[in-house]
Amino acid sequence: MSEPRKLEVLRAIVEDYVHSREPVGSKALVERHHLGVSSATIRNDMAVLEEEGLIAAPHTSAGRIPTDKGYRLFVDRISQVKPLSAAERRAIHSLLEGPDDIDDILERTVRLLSQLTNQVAVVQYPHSNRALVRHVEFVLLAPKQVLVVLIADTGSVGQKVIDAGSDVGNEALMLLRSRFLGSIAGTQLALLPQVLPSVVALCPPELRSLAQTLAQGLQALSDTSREERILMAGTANLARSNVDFPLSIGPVLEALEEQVVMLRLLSDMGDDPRGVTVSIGRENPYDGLAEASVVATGYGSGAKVGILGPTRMDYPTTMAAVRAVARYLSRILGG
Amino acid sequence: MSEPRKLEVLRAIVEDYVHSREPVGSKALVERHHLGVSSATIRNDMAVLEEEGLIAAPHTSAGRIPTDKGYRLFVDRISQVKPLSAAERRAIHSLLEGPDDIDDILERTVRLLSQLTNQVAVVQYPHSNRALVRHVEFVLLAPKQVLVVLIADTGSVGQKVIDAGSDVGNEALMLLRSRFLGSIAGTQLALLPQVLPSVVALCPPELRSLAQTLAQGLQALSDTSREERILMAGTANLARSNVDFPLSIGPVLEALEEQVVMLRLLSDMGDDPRGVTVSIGRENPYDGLAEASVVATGYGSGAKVGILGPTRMDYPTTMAAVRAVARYLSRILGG
DNA sequence: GTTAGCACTCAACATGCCCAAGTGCTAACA
DNA sequence: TGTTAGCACTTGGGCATGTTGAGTGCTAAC
Repeated sequence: MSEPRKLEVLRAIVEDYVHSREPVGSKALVERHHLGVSSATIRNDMAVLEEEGLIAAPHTSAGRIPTDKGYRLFVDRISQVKPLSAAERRAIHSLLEGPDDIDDILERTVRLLSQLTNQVAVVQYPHSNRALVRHVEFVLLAPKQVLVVLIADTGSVGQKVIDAGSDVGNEALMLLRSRFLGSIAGTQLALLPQVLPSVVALCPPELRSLAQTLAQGLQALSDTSREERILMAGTANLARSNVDFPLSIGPVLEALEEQVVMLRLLSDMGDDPRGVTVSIGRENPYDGLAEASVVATGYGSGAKVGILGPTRMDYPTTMAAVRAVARYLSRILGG
Repeated sequence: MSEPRKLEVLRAIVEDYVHSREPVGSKALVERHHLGVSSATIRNDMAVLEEEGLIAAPHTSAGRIPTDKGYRLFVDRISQVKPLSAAERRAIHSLLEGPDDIDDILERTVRLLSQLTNQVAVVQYPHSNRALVRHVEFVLLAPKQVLVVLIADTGSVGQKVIDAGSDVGNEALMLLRSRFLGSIAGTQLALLPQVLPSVVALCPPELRSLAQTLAQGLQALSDTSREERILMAGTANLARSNVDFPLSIGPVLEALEEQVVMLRLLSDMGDDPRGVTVSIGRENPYDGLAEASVVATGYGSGAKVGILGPTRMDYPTTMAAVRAVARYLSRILGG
């Protein structure tokens, strides 16, 4: 049998199965796709595909469904990115409008992406490695409680309440603020751990201990902004898309709730610079996602956006949406 | 038939049904609860209960299940709050430890509550009506972009990027900052809309326009902190608790994703000062929650904590957990 | 390499049957 | 008057059985 037709058959199977959610047989295949050969020939091809582990039959006399490996081949070699519709394009464009607040933008991004793809959308907060310290603020909340605020030039604001061991004077706090600010304004967040100790060392001895505590707070904040958070939307899509095909939704929800899991998942996916990366079924490092796929890509300076859905998803369209959204996101944040 | 026994029967039905998830019949009832009468008598009682709309039979020859109205009566008049186990008490206690950061606390609270109840836990950010302005910061991000930060004495930090029409000088910004700070420090957030215009009016004419823009930003922030957000955890419990009883989980997830819906839901629940409030099934204003109940109560200065789960839930235990968590939360935030 | 034909397999559906659980009612009882 | 025993009746669920149709794999011919 010819290699091109084999791939064509696999492609047809994947597309039909994604569409109908039912195992697809040889006869139906020749009817819906003009393959130019008879069902018997297709049957032979399918036998080969099955031997190669690209498709499988749920039971003896049913049609075939793609395996993880089959989807993989489909994604890697067969599928072509489907262009977005005008409406979708417009929807993404409108992301450009509105306030530049980063939380707002990300919020709207996940919503949009989940609507475009009908899947669960996930976005990682942008990396702030290159972010610079713009401002530092210490605010006395209670005699022994200080609110430490760290503002980066990206507009991201970190905050943390710290517990000074003993009473803190407002004047001392102001003094330390200007010291810190003077020393670290303009510094990269990532460099704070190296810079802060010397600032502390230069403080008057009686303030040394407080300065130390504050420095720890600041450092924790710079960690926090790097310890990326994620935002998601569209979990209801999970229930909808699985109404007649019970992917066990529980484990997936669990994974989604564990930010750590999602973060690892996203960052484990190599950042294919050409386009989006796809992780299919059991390729996922997390067991609960054995029947799910993740389609993601990087944006801005390396953070990820993507979606999570059942293995049986419309990859071309989904990949197109993810890629388009990521591009716009990069553009907005880059400007 | 005696009124007390009738209630006793209803109570037994509710408890058995919650436990077994199966319609409960007269015979099983007398076996598992020593009611002192025969099944025939129970049958008579059940007929009465059904007539009153407190229980219903899914089909002719099955046991009875409680109706929304039945649950309501159960909650209002029958159930007694179950004391928490030592382990649970300990778990809540450990909430007291750790950093005082409000985000952290709320985060841990929802997690704990969802674990205690095996339901979806929801917590509303504390009301900041009485919060006072502690600090104001304007940070120049780009020539025309200003980050406005508003810090309240509660430790809550609001931020927003605003777009000044034209280039902004850093000195002007600093000047305005001290003006604003001097005028509104210590003011209630809620009063900002009344105070801000006069501050703007007192600014030098050439800064008037910028001041106006900044004032709008501040005001929006004070609104934002009042426009309450919610935090939730345990959505995976939805899937788990409904594994054999398919409450359609989709609409519930949708409701949970719509913060607006959840906020309305929570605030619509009158704040019963004696304890927790329960909203059962179709009592909920949102259609998607027709098979769900919400158990919530206020904490601190009026914000809500609670859980959402299937109508068929263990109300006594759940109510106890919600109440206990709310109390501890009040204590932490109050201190 | 492709195709037609055919025997075979098996899930899904349908049918009929029985059983257990549960009800409602009636008549007797305390 | 409230409670109870007894009984006829209903009905969903389980089970065994039969039927159907989609789909396969194989073989022989083209």
